[in-house]
Amino acid sequence: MNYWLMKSEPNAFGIDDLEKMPNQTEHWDGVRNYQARNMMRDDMKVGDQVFFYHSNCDVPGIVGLMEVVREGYPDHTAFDPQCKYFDPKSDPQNPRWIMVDIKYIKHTKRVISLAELKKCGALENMPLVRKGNRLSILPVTDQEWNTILKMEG
DNA sequence: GCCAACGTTGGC
DNA sequence: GCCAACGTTGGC
Repeated sequence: MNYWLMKSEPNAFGIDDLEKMPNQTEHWDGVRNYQARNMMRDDMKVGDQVFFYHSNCDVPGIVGLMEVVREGYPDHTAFDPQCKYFDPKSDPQNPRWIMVDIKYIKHTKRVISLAELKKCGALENMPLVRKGNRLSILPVTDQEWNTILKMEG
């Protein structure tokens, strides 16, 4: 089983929104970055565990746990001209963008803030804590996963 | 709101 | 294929 971290802006779609979805499940649409797409297409498997990370907000950090419940399939929002994620270059016969379905597991007991993650020596190799990182989906190692769960307290 | 870092685009 | 210009991300 693999571990991941996925970012979302709570203003747009936060963990509280995911919790309220039918079956507490939602498709993770709108990813328009090739590296992130490739991970969803090739590497994310049903049962993989995922940290939900709030970005671009008062206290950026990890706010909960989720799991992959459906593996990569075409992101239909790329075909809809009314949608802000519309991409005219994505051909329905040969979709350019991919999404997975994600299910809510729980909130962490508290927000594990980016500031705190940065202070943890065991996490210094995580791309997340590196300056300028913009990838919205990141692989997490077993050690990093366990370290972060321990930080939750 | 600022701005550094990064990815993408497109001219050549 | 290079690289400047541009747009976006996201912390602060």
